Amino acid sequence: MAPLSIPRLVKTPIETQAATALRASIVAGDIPAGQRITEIEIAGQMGLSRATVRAALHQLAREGLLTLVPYTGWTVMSLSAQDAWELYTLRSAIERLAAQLVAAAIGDPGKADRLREAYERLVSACKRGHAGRIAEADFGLHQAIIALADHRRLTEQYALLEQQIRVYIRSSDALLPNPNMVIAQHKPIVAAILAGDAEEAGALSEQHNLTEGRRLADHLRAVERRAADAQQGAALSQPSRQNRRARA
Amino acid sequence: MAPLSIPRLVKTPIETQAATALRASIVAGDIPAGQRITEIEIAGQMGLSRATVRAALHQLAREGLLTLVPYTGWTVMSLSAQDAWELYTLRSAIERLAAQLVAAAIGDPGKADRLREAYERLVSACKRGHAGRIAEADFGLHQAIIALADHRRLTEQYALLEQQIRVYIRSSDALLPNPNMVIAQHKPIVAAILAGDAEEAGALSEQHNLTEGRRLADHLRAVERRAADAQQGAALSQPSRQNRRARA
DNA sequence: TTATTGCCGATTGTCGCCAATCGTCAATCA
DNA sequence: TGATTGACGATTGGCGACAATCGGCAATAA
Repeated sequence: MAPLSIPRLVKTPIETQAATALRASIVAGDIPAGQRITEIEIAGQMGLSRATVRAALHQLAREGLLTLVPYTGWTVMSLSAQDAWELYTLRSAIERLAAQLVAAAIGDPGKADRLREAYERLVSACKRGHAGRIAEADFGLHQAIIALADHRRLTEQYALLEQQIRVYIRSSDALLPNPNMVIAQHKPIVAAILAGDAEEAGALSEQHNLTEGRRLADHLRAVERRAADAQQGAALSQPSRQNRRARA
Repeated sequence: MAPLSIPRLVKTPIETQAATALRASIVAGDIPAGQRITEIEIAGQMGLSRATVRAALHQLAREGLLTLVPYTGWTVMSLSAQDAWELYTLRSAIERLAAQLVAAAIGDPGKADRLREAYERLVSACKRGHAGRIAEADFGLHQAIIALADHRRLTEQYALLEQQIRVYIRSSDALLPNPNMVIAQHKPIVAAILAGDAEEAGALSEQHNLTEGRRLADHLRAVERRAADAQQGAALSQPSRQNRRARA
């Protein structure tokens, strides 16, 4: 039979859809880091049974976005400086591999174009100067390199890290990007990949992530220290009390 | 109160225990790759409800050990040459990072000793010559390096990869290790880490995994080709039929 | 007054039931 | 005879109910 233009519709289980929706809420910051959530509450809001929501929550826990304390509750993960260090060192190692792979296979039809496109988007975003757009195009370029590596497990692993990094950036009010610096940092990486120089591409990519990560981790460490000092001062007068039931 | 010698017993949900048991069965090869399994069957064998088993199966699916076809069934993953390539390239990138981190922090108390211990175990296993023991000690050394990196996410990620690699090796009847070669490959890595040379340790570790991975992937590719040829010959006379209901 | 113990609400853990969907095979019709 | 369609068994998808466990509070006793 001739292939009519009937779309092949995807059959996504509700529990997967629930996981996707929750993930989006967390990554977007709608559900703040550290927030305590309950299965019943989510089930009620989404119009699903607890068991279904539960499966979705477990999935997000596996992705590192939630933590579950048995018989007690779920909590949206909140990231420490140590977490930031872990995220960026891992990301650096993975992107190094991706950059090497892409550089080695840059001859494949279309690959060079796709990479150039992503880079152009970043450049134009930087010229406009809108911080949010720049960050998004930045993520986009990195993601393009990952996708071009044609490596399923690497792609999945990277997606997990990226989610957590987004949460981290959102929750820590991270430093704004300097447009010119962003371009300067990414340009040589893209150039090395396009030139097919795997060694150089990998090294540059690794270095980029490590410096960026260190910068953010230092920032967060400073924030943590300030918070700890403030807490210490208030600790004697104000008894600590668990922050339960905070959502409307 | 004085800390009496009452053990702090762990409260593990049954679903986690079920996942652990199933994982062990799969990694050990008791449930062969490609095997089709059903929730009802597992639930019956373990004396649990389907919902509980289901949660465990989903966990293993997230770990990459099972695949779920909606409304149809669960299948133990079976690895292709492409999978082997993915596993070893990723492992190489992650172990490189781990080796660098450990080398940079080899001064921490106890670290050098723990590394030396793992290495000694590998050496003595090689001298005995028992293939299974050598492979186990090999995994043990790599695992020790990972653990010494003090990097939670790296450790978790590595555990996932190692599981899959074990399944792969088990299912592909991989080539036996040559005792002398095993020692020769690992000795310089350990030496570089102990010397605190992060750069060298990382490079050696990476190289070790890449060569090992290429060797195994090539082997598997050859097996695949043979299997494809054999299938082609039999395809005309023997109509393909799905292999359902195979367990006793 | 103060430390201990028992109680209670809240939340997750587990279970059995019914619905939705898949692959297969037989019944049907040109 | 051959292709299409309907029906059937098997399996996962989703749900509500009950059990286990947790944290905190109040009753109790020294």
